[in-house]
Amino acid sequence: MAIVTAKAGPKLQSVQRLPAYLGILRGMLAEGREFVSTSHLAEVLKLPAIVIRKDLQMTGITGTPRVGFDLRFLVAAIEQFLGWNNTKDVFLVGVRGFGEALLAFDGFGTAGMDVVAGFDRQPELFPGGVRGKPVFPIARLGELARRMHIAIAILTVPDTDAQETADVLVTAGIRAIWDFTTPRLCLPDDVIVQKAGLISELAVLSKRLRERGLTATAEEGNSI
Amino acid sequence: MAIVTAKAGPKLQSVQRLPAYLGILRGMLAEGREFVSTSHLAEVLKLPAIVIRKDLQMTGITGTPRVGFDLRFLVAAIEQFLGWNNTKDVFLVGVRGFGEALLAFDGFGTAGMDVVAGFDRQPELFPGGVRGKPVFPIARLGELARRMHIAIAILTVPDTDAQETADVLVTAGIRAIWDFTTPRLCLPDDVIVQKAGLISELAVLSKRLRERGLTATAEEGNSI
DNA sequence: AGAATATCGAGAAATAAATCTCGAAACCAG
DNA sequence: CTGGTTTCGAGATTTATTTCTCGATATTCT
Repeated sequence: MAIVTAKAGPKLQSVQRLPAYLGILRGMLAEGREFVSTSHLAEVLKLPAIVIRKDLQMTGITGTPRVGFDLRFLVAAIEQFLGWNNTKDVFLVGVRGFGEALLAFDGFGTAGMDVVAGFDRQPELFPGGVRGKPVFPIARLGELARRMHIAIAILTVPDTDAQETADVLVTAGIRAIWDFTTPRLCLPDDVIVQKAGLISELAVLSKRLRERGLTATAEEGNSI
Repeated sequence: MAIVTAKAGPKLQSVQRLPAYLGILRGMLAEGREFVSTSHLAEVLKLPAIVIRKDLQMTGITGTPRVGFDLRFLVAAIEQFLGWNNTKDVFLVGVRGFGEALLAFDGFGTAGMDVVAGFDRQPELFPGGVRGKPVFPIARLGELARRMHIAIAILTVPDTDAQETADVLVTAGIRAIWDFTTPRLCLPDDVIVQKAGLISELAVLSKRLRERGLTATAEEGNSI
């Protein structure tokens, strides 16, 4: 049985580092700076310069020796590479718990993403919306997605509803899902599913803690 | 200049997959199942069986041919490997916005983590606490961390306060930080800093979208 | 009891990623 | 105008990770 393992594009880690570069570079641009060298970036980011240079090569931009990169071009190149140059409206499905957390998150703007509406099984529980965003019943998702030309959804429903809701999203025309549920979704190959790694990150953190012997278990007598 | 690149332990990806296994396995255990084979897990998880077998080898557990793994031992082995077998109390610093929502997130329990208190620059804004958790001034963090034997903190303050707050955490005795801010923190080597990768994941998602030509930009006339 | 089959475990091969090395190009100083 | 210095860019090397192959072992069926 040949299970396709969702080939993880080229240089996953490099792509993941780009947003950090972008943040710094945007700041420099705002300060009126015009050029930046990878060696300078390396100091600010505390990363080896060679890593940064290789990462930037990926975006196709080219610098000039002894001068560095033109900041404006560099920022534009990264933004275009990531597709963060034009804003994408997205839906968020499941507004309780972690979904609400994401509605409150204001960091999507820098990534060219705007959460425009929430959806829930019981929208009547949120008559005034959540965090300033309107909440609709999931039944209306297809209609609204078509009308608003929305192709991306953030999935934050309980694990038990994950597959069922994902199916609804796909029939509603959603082409990419940022999935915060734990089960692995079964969807057509042409739908992009990006698993959120919050719990995975916790696993790495826990493991590193254990490796250093910092068990730090909750002990007796630790009442506030 | 030799910048240490925070060596990412052995088999990062394997560690990241373990929580998914654990979720499934716990469910099977609850259903009364006693044994499970990697081939069966592979079907459920839609992953190649060889991947799962190698990942499990990491935990040190051993299965028996033709039978599979003893579910109870397997779950226990993964939990111990990740350090999720005993609950760790943690603090959350910065209770507005995303921090507030994380306080409401109930998914930490499965990872052996319990957020017991919040801290904020202006705790007086939250007299009754937030989401059932008390909120203290950051000045009291050291005292409480000592008394409650707490070594882990979740950092969800605004980016501008990130470094300063992190320094406070370290002097307060915190040894591990799950960092949701964007700047790169400068801390002693013996403090574990785990960057939350929300934005990095968005980068990967955006990149995959762009590769498939799904620009899906916000177009005119998409009012709700 | 003996053959067939499913499954594990360990080492080897293949693949991908990170890092190093060196030649070339641009600025600066004299 | 020439030599020194900084920085880029491309290929090569090293390292890490994933995937494959094969022998061993326990169950099941005849």
